Amino acid sequence: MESKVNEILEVAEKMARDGGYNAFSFREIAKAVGIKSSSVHYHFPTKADLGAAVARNYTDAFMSNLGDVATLVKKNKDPIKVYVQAFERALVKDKQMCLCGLLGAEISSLPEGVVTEINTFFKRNIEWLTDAYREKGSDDPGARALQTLSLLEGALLVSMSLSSPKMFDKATALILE
Amino acid sequence: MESKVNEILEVAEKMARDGGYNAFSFREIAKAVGIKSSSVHYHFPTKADLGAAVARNYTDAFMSNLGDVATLVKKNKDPIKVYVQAFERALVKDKQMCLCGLLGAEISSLPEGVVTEINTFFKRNIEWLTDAYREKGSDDPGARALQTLSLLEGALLVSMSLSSPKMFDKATALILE
DNA sequence: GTCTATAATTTGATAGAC
DNA sequence: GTCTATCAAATTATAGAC
Repeated sequence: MESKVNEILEVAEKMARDGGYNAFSFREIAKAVGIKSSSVHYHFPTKADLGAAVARNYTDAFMSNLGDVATLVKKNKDPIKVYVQAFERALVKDKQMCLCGLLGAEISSLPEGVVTEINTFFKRNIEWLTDAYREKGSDDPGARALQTLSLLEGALLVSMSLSSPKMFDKATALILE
Repeated sequence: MESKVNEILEVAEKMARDGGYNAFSFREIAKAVGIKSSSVHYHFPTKADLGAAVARNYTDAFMSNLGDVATLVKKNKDPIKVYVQAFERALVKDKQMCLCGLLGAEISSLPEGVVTEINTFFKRNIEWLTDAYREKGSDDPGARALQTLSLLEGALLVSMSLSSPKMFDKATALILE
């Protein structure tokens, strides 16, 4: 069995990936993990604290799942292919948005601590992709990284909205050319 | 002076484009337009009604601002350039998300009537872009339309998140090649 | 169309016992 | 760490007067 903190983070992430920052509450989380809301407050004093922790947790898991660019290259795996598959998993397996994509869309209304974590997610992803494109010998790795990240976040958003996984493949096909 | 209904829709749209479906409330809207919340309910009985109306209003204004593909071509204007500029305006002038991009990210938690309107927004935009690319003689106009729409929604999301309008231009540069 | 008044529910948060 | 109890505020929504 996991620690209660991890259970809270997991449940909160699932709720947030459906409807954003206002889609998870102390009471709903507490009910889901079998404790009281005051106990959730014990672990995360304010909602901003909880929101920031959820985003940080998501980012760490996401990057750790990707693995290291250099390691992937050594194993003869295409990092870009691996990256696209990470987004495809959100759509097909989880059937949920990218947490930081959704919270990023709501950024103007979020507390400072959460904003910082969303920024970190995007910065780390742009770095990772820039490395990957540099490794491939691209002309402008930084620009390519931004294009790929944007296209994937957007394709996930559009295909989730229209409940059409096929659209995701169509929209992202040119990344894998 | 505008009608009260239009004032309500305008104010609600602005709020929703900052933080999504939960970022506007009957009371806040009422305060902003100088009436009471029960009067807002008179015009829009439920929040789902209001949300759907805001989305429909946004879509109509967005498409009407784009204009007709055939007309643009006749005026020697590149429809794709016009389309990119529509998204750039959201970022630079409004400094806000695309309403339907934001609500699309929250789609799993929204009431049915709102979902329908978000779907309409995306379908109409894909149609418009498909027309534009067909006019240009593209190989696969439908796929190109999806790519452009996704890239723009994603680029807007990412550059809003990182408060970096420059990233938007970098990410969307390849659309205009 | 707009108002007052109010109901029912949910929310984030705290005090204090165990 | 978790509980009970509670608070103040905000939310959607309705009834009925003007």
